[in-house]
Amino acid sequence: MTEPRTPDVAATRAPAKKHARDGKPNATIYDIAKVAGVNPSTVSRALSKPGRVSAKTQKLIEDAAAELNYQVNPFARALPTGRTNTFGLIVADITNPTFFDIIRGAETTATVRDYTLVLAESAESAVTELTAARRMMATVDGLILASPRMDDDDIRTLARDKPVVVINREVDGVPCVVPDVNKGISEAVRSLAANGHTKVAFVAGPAQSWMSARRWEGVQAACEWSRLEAVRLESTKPTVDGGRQVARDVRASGATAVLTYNDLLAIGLMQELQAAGMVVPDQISIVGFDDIFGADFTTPPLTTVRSPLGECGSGAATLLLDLLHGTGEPAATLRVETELVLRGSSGRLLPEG
Amino acid sequence: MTEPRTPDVAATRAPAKKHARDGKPNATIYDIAKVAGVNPSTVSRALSKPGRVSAKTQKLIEDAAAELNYQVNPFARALPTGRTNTFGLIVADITNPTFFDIIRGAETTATVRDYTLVLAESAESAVTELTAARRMMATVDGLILASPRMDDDDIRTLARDKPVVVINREVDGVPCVVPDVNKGISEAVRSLAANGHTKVAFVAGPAQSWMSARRWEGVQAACEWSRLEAVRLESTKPTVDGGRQVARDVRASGATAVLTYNDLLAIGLMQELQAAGMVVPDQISIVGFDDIFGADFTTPPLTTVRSPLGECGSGAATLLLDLLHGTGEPAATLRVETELVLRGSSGRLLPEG
DNA sequence: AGGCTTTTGTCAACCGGTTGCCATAAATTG
DNA sequence: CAATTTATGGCAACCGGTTGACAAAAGCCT
Repeated sequence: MTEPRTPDVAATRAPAKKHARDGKPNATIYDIAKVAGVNPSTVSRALSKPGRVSAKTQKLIEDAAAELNYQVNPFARALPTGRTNTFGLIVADITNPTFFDIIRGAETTATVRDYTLVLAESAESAVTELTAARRMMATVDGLILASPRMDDDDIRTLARDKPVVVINREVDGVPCVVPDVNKGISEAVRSLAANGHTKVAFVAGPAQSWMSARRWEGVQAACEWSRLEAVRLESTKPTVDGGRQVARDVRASGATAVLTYNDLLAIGLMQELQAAGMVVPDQISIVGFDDIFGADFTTPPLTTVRSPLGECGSGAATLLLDLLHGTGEPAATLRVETELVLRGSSGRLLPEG
Repeated sequence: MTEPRTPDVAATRAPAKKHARDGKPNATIYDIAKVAGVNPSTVSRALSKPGRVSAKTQKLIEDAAAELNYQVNPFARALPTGRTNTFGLIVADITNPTFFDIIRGAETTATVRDYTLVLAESAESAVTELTAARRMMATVDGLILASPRMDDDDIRTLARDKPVVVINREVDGVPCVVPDVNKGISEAVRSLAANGHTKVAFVAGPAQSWMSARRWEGVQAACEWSRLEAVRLESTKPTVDGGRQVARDVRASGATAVLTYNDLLAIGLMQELQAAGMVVPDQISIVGFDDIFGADFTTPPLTTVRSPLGECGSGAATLLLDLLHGTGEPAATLRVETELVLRGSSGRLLPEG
């Protein structure tokens, strides 16, 4: 080594910035340029515009970069370009297991494509959600909204600024990933019909939930097809507790089989019915939706219409990344299949004993 | 030709940067300066250095900012300062419910303090974890490692660069948040002793798990104090499946009460034992750790030693934020209490029938 | 009033990449 | 071999804030 980087001034300067607490400052393209004997702009091109510089210089620069252990400064890059290699995911409730797999799916896909996932929670509030979304917009390249609570119009407004993908809801003009409930529901209802049930109750979710409406429609249609009677009951909230509270109405309805908006409701409902002495599935069949973590912890384990949540998350991420790099695709809705997961909470109705 | 660059071209400019797709470009401090009739640097100070400018100018600038709907550009700020108002959280497994509440706790605290949470998963691998951590280091102000798998030394190395807080493990010289297992464990063991149990098995977690070691120590100590016999069994992995697999060993051990490294093991174990015809808790008592989501879905619901996971998450975030702003605090370990949550899976041992 | 300290605002140099424009060198063509 | 096109590298402006140095203005004191 002929010269030790920078004379003796080097020892004095460097207040304490990029190299947070100790260590040497991170290498910059200027350092590389010096080592490789070229202009910084050439370094920039070599590192980000493939083919723009000659193979010889390319190699020279890459070697220097490797030697200096160079890493781009994401902020410096983001400033002029606006690109951040980051995208946001907003979920209604981090502790709702429905979102676990969505988060994981999105995170995994992001990491593979060299993106970073930024997470925010809306606490089930439309305004919090919009605030979080707005704040994120400034720092991400795109946004995924999982089961958003805000208005269609707000979503479209956001989508005009940066690519947005919606999960579990369909919004005109915005790319969406939605489970197609029909297959799973018809399997479920056919199974119930085959087991001798004639009256089915559906416990609905939140009034503003797009998904709840779809599921109710699906249940109605499938029941009609199988010539079963379908009744709709309302729940107070889509949680275990809400499930407990709706148990009274379920018994009063006279239905022998229940489908609930989601698994949490089903679990709460089953707990309450069992506590009241009813036997599942001998006296009543219970079917949930989603197949969340823990759905098989119950006794009997919960029959449920599974949505491939992980797939939704990774599908949304893929859609988003394609949108970001892609050729300005048509932004179609991505539909993923649902299927019945038959476990112990549904089955043949036993004659009154 | 004084300046060739951009005369009237200006009208044409604005390719499509900061104002991503449409709309007006975001306001900058230069715009504010123009409106308020001051220098941009004054604007900068007014907006970030309280007290540095006169009340009069302050108001002038704030009004202009409000009028223009100004929002700082995080990248422009990060570039010279290195501060990003962001911190990272790395968890071993996003779908492991243990982390759900940790994530939520951290996210909530972050949002309240006006920070953004960036999430990454290590897929239970020490190298993936270190890679993720390194990558994050460049873009965050600090890092939280939840149940990290990497070496103490790697953690300390990271901690030399930027503030790092560790959850669920103690690392010398690094601030940590750990549940203090003793209270919960002694409650659990006392309860078992009171119910006539004399031999207790502990199903251990991963060999490298710091927490597993602490829990085994706690169980040993508590059993000694209550004059119970304690045996240790190994599990293949800390999941429901691992719990099923260890059931054989549990039966062979002759213990009438089992504590498992975590709730997932307990749930799997209970499922397997029940499938083999054993009655819980009449023939065997089962106690888990953590009180994860779903621990009360089982029949009987799981007795468990609860760790306040949400508190761990928010505590770690608070510690980190204090570290970032604070006066260079001593970085002590934060201990949070555990407690026994008595449910149905543990109780009095029935005499053999 | 003159001298001295304290406020307050301005100037200009950064932070570290990106990119349009231009000049030169190299390659292609007539 | 001159003329023209193309490949390549350099120059310098720019993204939008931050901050040290400094000067003008204002306040304070005797």
